[in-house]
Amino acid sequence: MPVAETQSAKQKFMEFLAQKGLRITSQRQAIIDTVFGTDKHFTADQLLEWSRARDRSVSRATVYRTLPLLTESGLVREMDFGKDYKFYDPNYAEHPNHSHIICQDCEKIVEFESEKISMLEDEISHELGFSVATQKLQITGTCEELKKLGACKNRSC
Amino acid sequence: MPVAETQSAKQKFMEFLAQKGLRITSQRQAIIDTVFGTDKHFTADQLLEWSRARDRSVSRATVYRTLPLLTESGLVREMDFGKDYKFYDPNYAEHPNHSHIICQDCEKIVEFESEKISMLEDEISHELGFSVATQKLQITGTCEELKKLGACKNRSC
DNA sequence: ATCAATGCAAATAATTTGCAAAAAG
DNA sequence: CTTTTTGCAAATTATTTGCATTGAT
Repeated sequence: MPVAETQSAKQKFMEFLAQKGLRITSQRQAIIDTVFGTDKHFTADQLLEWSRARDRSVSRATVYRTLPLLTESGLVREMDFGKDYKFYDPNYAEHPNHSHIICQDCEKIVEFESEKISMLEDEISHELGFSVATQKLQITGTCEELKKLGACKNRSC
Repeated sequence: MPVAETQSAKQKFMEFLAQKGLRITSQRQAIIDTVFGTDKHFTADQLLEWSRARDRSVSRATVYRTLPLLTESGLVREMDFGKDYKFYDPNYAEHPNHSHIICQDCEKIVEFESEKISMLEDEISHELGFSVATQKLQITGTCEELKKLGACKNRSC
């Protein structure tokens, strides 16, 4: 996670807040630093825990109130991987069109980008009378290791 | 929704139940008839309502207990369209690789299939060391009508 | 008979919200 | 000062579950 890009996403979000007349409190700062200081997917619960490591005064309510702001800004996206809780992906600032491939065995998630798929999406959407705003592609699969060894070792997937 | 195919999905699910040693009760029958008698997406709540129209004795608990069986069979897929409740799509029996495009304005959902995208997904997944099990693609967009008229009339999207 | 399946009502758990106190500008 | 933001605890809501009873085979 290059520092320059990370800071830029953070900057963008702080501008987003400013534009809405919203304040940058110490709690929000801790949450923002956490979100844009990682490239990992996280849950609301994890975000609370990690933010609290920076600022003990962050509450669950504030996390849940900040999450919609993050998604509204477009810099973070809510993801459903079939669990009871939602995941949040902070990598949309740098890679707005990336997709996910999820290992059925170890549940590890790999991100990838495909220019070709994006173009096809544009093309098909246009044929259907739409212009694309966002795309979300999730592939579920098994890794080679799983097929060969009967279980994947959490290495390649 | 061609009757032959619809019945075949229903048959498949009843075989699935039989194979697991599960019984076909009147309540399950009503739910199954409902699910495979439509090509519309539905919520748990809608499924309850529609099933009750066929058999008044269907309870919410039975609907919630049957839904996992339907998804486990692969004939119905759970979908997250960003709402608080889940949607279920009964069209995976006939079109296992279809995708969705969602109008941001009227929220109507159009389904489409793309052989080209499927092939790219296979190709990329293989490069990453995976073989594809399932795929889920959601495109969010605005329809032409929306852009021209400022609002879409719920006709083309 | 036997064991799975049901309805009911209570439980669960993630997320949301009202409110009085605290902090930002 | 004024307005937003906070933490807390209570509320909300989709979904799940325990249990005594019913029904399929």
